[in-house]
Amino acid sequence: MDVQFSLPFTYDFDRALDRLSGDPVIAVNRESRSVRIPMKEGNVVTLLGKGTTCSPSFIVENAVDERQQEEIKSTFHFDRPLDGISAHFKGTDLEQLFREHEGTPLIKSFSLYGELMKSIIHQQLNLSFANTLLMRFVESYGDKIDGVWRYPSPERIASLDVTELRDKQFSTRKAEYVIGVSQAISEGRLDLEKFSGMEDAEVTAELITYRGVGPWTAQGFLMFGLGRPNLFPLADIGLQNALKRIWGLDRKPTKDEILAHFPDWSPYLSYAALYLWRSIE
DNA sequence: TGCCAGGAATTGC
DNA sequence: GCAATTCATGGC
Repeated sequence: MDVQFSLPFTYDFDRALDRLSGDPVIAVNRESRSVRIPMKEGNVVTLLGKGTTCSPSFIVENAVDERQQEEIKSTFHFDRPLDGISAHFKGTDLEQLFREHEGTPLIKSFSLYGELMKSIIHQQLNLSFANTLLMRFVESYGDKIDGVWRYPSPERIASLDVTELRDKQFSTRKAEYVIGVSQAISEGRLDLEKFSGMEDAEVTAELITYRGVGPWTAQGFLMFGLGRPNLFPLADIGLQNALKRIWGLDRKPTKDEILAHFPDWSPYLSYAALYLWRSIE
């Protein structure tokens, strides 16, 4: 079933696609302004952008039911306006940043497990190499259905030996992290789905008990996996560099210098982080 | 070539 | 408890 709808607020779909294009796993087509989304139920939904930033409209193709359509709307931030968030930053030091990236949504990843694996794989690696490793991970153990890659099952990764991932240029530690977390999920000790009903702090507290998952990874999971609006990974080198540039410093800002701005930016820290990342990409 | 990268675990005091 | 160190590998 296909459905067409429009949004009553500013939404820049081209910028959304821009960011999605940075993820090698996601099937973005810039020419047709579309993205193909592998759904948990096995089908692939196509989302097409039709309108303009000021008058955005979309077509959702091939959703199996209304619930899937609603999930797409939630995933792509169609269910809540961006204007109020942008307005919140008027008068702050990030006002100009929010003007430059007006209408850029915080899009949730299509798979909670995939987001966690991606986050671990990206730890402490330059984006270029991290994306190479990520794509190698997906192409080796995931499935390509209707031309769209989907992340492997936790069970598949849980069964791997460290040496297999080492052969694909994972470090020993990174291989241990990825396999260990996958084992926890496949054995039922770790349930990612239940986190959607929990507070940020509770989710973080539980996630960081797993080896290889620290604060940065937990915060990324909350932000991009669950779409939570108020996280800012202090440990992130990219954010530190972005703030260094915006604030005109000759060094990276300290943790306390960043923390001092949290009262101004809350409760939308995630959007500040997202736009700061965009500013250096 | 050496430092760095959208960190985390481990060690040392 | 907190900081310094180690881990690993490609990118630039």
